[in-house]
Amino acid sequence: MRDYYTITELTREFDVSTRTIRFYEDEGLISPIRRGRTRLFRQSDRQLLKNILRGKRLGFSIAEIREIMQMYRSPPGEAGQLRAIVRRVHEKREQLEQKRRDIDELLGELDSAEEACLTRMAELGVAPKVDG
Amino acid sequence: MRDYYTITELTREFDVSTRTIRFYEDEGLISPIRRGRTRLFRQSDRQLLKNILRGKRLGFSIAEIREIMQMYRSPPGEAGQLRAIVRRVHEKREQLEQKRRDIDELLGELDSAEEACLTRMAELGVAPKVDG
DNA sequence: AATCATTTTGACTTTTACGTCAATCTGGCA
DNA sequence: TGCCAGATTGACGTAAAAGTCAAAATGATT
Repeated sequence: MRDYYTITELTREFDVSTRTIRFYEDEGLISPIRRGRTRLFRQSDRQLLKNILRGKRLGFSIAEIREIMQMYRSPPGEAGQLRAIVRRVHEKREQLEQKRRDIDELLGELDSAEEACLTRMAELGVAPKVDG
Repeated sequence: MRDYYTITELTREFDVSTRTIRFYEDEGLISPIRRGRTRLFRQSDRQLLKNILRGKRLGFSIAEIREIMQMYRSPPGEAGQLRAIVRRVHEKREQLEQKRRDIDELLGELDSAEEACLTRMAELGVAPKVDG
């Protein structure tokens, strides 16, 4: 476990550009500390970046990712706000469950597509690719 | 089962704009037939639209959606092309499985977030919301 | 201390996926 | 046949999410 990461270390680890990371900082999603001017990313910053990229893979916008990340923050003291968070958690959960259904459907169709290809290859007397 | 749908019927059913549907047509993802100038959408067109929107929900770009839809087409006759499709099916499958892991992780974190809220509410003596 | 590679900042540009608006064109019906 | 709601086309506009480039600052190294 390292203490700090430089920006380029993170760009290499996660295959994103420095511009992207700085953009997320501008958007308030990460707040690396500074030594002089240079950014130093702590474990927590690295983890946040990881979470952001996960959100991106799932097709969430920056605004949505920001909203999700706010749910993780330590719960506020006001009842209305707490209830609001719980409500948003439920909404996100539904969205995620929809996405999961979408994935399962799509996976099923990919299976069919592959099978059709393999069938066609068999008809042509073509050997299917073996890995290795 | 209807024979044809008008564009506005589809905009209502799927909550998208006519502009969006026309955009997908421009991109070659749908090809409704025409009566004069007006578009008529068959069941198959409606199904394609459904698939496109599913892809969007999963965060795929138009280009990716186009690629996915090409995998569904009736398999070509050339061995190299067949193998290429099979390869791309595998790639997509991996992406989808990654997304599924992402979803499961995120769902887990949402559970924690909700629990933290409920705990906090209990501390405050606030009644959790009951549906109904 | 000079140099060289990084980093930062700021500004401008680009791509994607549509939104918006105006003008034209129908198809159906009173 | 005249009208009108709905559809089409084309052009331009825009928000999001970065990409790109230049200039200045910094840090490490010889």
